[in-house]
Amino acid sequence: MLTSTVENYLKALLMLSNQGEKRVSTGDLSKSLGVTPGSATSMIKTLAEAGLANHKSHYGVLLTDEGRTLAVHVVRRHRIIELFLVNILEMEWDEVHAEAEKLEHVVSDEVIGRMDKLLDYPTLDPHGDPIPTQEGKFIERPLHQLSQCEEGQRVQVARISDQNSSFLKFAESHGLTPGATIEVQRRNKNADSITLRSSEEEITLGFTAAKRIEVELVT
Amino acid sequence: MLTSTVENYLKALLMLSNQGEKRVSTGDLSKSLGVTPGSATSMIKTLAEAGLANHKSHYGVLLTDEGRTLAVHVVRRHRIIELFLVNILEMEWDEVHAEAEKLEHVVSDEVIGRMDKLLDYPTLDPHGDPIPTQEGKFIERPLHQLSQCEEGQRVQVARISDQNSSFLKFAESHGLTPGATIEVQRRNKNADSITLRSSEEEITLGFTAAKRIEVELVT
DNA sequence: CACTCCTTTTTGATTAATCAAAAATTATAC
DNA sequence: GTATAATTTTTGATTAATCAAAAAGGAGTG
Repeated sequence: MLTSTVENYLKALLMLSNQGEKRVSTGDLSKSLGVTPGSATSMIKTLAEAGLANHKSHYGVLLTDEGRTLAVHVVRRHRIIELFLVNILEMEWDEVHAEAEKLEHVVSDEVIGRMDKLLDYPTLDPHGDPIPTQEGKFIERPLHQLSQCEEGQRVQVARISDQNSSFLKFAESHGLTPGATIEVQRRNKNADSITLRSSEEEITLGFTAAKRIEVELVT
Repeated sequence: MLTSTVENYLKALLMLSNQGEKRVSTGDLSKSLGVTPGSATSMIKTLAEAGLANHKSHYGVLLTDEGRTLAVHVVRRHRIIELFLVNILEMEWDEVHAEAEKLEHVVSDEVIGRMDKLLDYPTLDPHGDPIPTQEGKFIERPLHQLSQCEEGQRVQVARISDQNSSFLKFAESHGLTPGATIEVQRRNKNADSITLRSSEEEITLGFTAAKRIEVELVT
């Protein structure tokens, strides 16, 4: 069986490589996991020896098919757990990420299967991230970053790509949760800001924040 | 934060000492955890240094109040998780012990609190073991071992004190689950066996098995 | 009291994961 | 195209948990 640490490295590699296509540098990997570069190098070696990643010295790492499959299943467990915590245990959406981060390494397939059933085979987690299928397929939607939207455009919030608890609390407090419909009021490239109107409120975000909110266009 | 290993040693000490009263030998501890005596000795040292247990060389270990409190909370987490897995996720009662054994070390108090609420503040787990209160109190019932019951006695199954999956499966298949009412048909000390009648069935158990079934007397 | 037996402790090694700091390698700049 | 900067790898140490095997300690018997 894989250790939690190995699973975390696999998950980080999957994320950093855009679903396992692009080579990942030791530096990016170590930063994303909060370890020193030396630690990352030695784990990369371990993963390569276990056949979970390919590595050419100084030229980055890439998951093998086997490594990728394992990583996708960790992500699947993580997202099902997040949705379970929100929908069944009624936890706040800003606290479930940290909890799922621990649970994803110990929960059995049996339990994941039962949660999946109880949740009626969901495809999205509470933040709008896709839940990979049991066969390991990601169903990605064609989304746009809110920061790129034009003035006057009506859009529907689809995904918040930032798990930071305080950002999530902020977004929720202004109605920026998946499913919410908003209109782009003003967009000022020089001011680096975008102004939105939701059902009851008007709010202005900087592009950096608006980039983390992904939307679907409403015709 | 405590490691899973430390929590497992604390839990084992609590169990082996009858709620933290009786000194526990290194040998018993190591057997109960499936480690060598040397491993137990070194962990005992660690626990003593952390103020979680008292230890006099060659004379056994005993939890301190702090160690006992921590151990009771691990047991509380374990039993709430077991009941949750059975009642909410509809798992079989013989598979939840192993699952809870892993989850008990990573689930937050927040999640335990929500499970507790969803289960409506239960006092017993699926095997009839008491769930300690949040304040760390065990509410033990005065139970009898089925092996000790007299002929003709009507009793109600209250607790199965064996987590072995195959024993639990066996017990369930003969209706020996908490709440079931049975009558002691015959008791033969020389044959080391006891014969029971449940609503529909008659079954004979050896004393060793019957000892693991705890009952309440029905007047 | 001495001798054996059983239990406990100690010792020395191993594994997984980490870090700090040195060494090696690649990339960039002029 | 060499010097400097940045990144990556290596080296050596540390921590938690374990084991096997040797050493030490206590108990019971005669």
